[in-house]
Amino acid sequence: MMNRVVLVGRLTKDPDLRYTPSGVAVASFTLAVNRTFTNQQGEREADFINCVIWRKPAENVANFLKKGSLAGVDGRIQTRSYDGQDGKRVYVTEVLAESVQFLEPRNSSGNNRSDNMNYGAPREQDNPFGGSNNYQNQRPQTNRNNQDYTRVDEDPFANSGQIDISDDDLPF
Amino acid sequence: MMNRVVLVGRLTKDPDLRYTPSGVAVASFTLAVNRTFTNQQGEREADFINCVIWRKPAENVANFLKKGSLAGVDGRIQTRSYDGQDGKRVYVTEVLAESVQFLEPRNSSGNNRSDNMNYGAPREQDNPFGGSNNYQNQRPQTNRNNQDYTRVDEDPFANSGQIDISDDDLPF
Amino acid sequence: MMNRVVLVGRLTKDPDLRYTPSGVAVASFTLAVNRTFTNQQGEREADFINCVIWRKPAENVANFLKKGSLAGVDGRIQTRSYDGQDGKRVYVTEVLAESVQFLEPRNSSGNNRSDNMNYGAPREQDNPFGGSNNYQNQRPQTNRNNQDYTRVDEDPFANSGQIDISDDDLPF
Amino acid sequence: MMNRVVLVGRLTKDPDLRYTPSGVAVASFTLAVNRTFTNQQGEREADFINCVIWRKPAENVANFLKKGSLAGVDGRIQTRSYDGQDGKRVYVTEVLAESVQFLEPRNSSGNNRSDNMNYGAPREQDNPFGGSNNYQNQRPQTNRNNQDYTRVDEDPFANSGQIDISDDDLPF
DNA sequence: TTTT
DNA sequence: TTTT
Repeated sequence: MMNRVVLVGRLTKDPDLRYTPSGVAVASFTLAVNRTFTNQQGEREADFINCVIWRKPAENVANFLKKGSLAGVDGRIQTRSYDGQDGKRVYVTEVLAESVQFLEPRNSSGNNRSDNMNYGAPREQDNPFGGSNNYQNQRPQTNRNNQDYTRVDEDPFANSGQIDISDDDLPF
Repeated sequence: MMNRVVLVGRLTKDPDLRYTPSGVAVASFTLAVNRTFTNQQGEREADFINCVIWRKPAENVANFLKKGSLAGVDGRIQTRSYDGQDGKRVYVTEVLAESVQFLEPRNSSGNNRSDNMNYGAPREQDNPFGGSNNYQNQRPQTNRNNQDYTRVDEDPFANSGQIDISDDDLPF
Repeated sequence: MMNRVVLVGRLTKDPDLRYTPSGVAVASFTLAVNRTFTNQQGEREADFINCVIWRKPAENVANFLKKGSLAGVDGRIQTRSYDGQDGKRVYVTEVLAESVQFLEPRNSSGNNRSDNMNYGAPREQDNPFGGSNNYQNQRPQTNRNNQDYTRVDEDPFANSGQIDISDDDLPF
Repeated sequence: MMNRVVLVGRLTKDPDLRYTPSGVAVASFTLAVNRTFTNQQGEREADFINCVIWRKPAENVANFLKKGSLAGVDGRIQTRSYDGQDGKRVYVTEVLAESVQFLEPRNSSGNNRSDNMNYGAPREQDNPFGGSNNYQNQRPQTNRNNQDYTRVDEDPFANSGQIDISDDDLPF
């Protein structure tokens, strides 16, 4: 009925970009969000929050954010489950990002483009059914590290504990 | 750096109230938040989001909310980990509620008191060090179902998969 | 760069539905949001927050909410200005609702349809350019009070202090 | 009942720090929050959102933020009214910040201290009744521009259109 | 399994 | 009355 999350933190690693069998892009990344208070031992801790973003913004995230980047996320909490390798059900709570905001100053790391662009915003590209956007088998033009992105039928999310990603996981 | 969550949904069960060894109250509950869109099969799904709240508001939650209650939560996402019974580390993502809003109409279920009271708000009772409030070993005056609340040294969170709760888990 | 608002409160009046010259629906309403704390005199006060919503959700709001309805709003803060009748510029801060959640129990007032429907959600109807939706000159099928809705060239927002509304006010 | 705002944007001017007659600090500032979409003319616009923060965090804001600083605000919307100089009531909608996050990189402007400190967080200093904090007549130790801060009985908010600020305006 |  |  209402479900809203806003985060600002730093990526713990480079984002991970995958494609579903039908060619839809998904990026996943973890945000380290430092707490504003200290624990009983006087240490400042952080929450490590897993985030997922789909379609064009996923490719923007993969192209413009990297380990250590300061980013803002606006989205919602999503829970899902899948069968773990040991046979029992694994429950996941993560943030489905609807937009990701790049908060690094423009000249901070050199390989980033314009400042403060919002990666989920233009409503029509965000819309799965809108316009003429077809992400099927599409490859990003710009690619930070030139790797060949894994397609999901070639074992996506292998190292993130999720065995299989399908088009059924699409948020809308 | 920034971490904010707002949810409105219904409790999937009665809230679960525990006490730490030093007597601090903790309530946990799960909110079912219906999605506003349907999946590929045209079904409306829900996210099941685990929430935790501490101190006096925890007791209010235990006393005034029950399975099916419509409630709003304002808080933040918290991640933590503990050693599972099988020896490997379990990672948990949940919402630390800072305030819980009761959204049921006053006359809906009969045993609820005033409408729309906010359970975390009065800052001074919320403050662990503030004023003369001492929740240590305190028992709620009103008690919906008159059970004798488990103290944590008597196996708290036993059925929720967490073996041990300590005062170190206090959010501030 | 980031701008997110979540509110739950009650409508102070029936919502006000207008149409731009090109036929786009706009509803405006005020939410009374009770504060969770009391002032120096021990009184509980409220904030009265003006909200605006466009297109199909505007018509849903007009059809399903009325004075006193409990509603949730997810949106963003918008500022705008116009020339007042006394010649000087008037500055307005209001909430642009992206979705409105009806939180009244289903049987509470009789003339409401299903419970907890979300009025802004289905992304494709929300999209101004999406699909085959054309709201131009469209009239709501269901109409709570059967009035003939004012079109904006017939002096819309006359009683709300804004002299003129145009298609330029569309949020996207 | 629920009222939550999260913003990230840039200060349009240096923050304005005042004191109530009883010595409580208040800072006000405007955040320019760029929209993520463009208007009909293809221009990217911004919302200019007035924010207010009280007590110790107000002094931190005054000391560490200035025109152009990137900042995050977590708070709520507040409405209030006062009698304008022309005799008629003026209605104000603004954001009451509960915490302000400094998002500028540490070495960006030279005169800022540590990175990403949160200015409203430590709950006990935030609490008006908590601990031994007494802001009465207190002057900030660090002062960016060494001006002598106006006290409110010496015409505070004179240039912001509000004639008088009193301790009754304290949010809690 | 974590970021500055 | 607006910021990068």
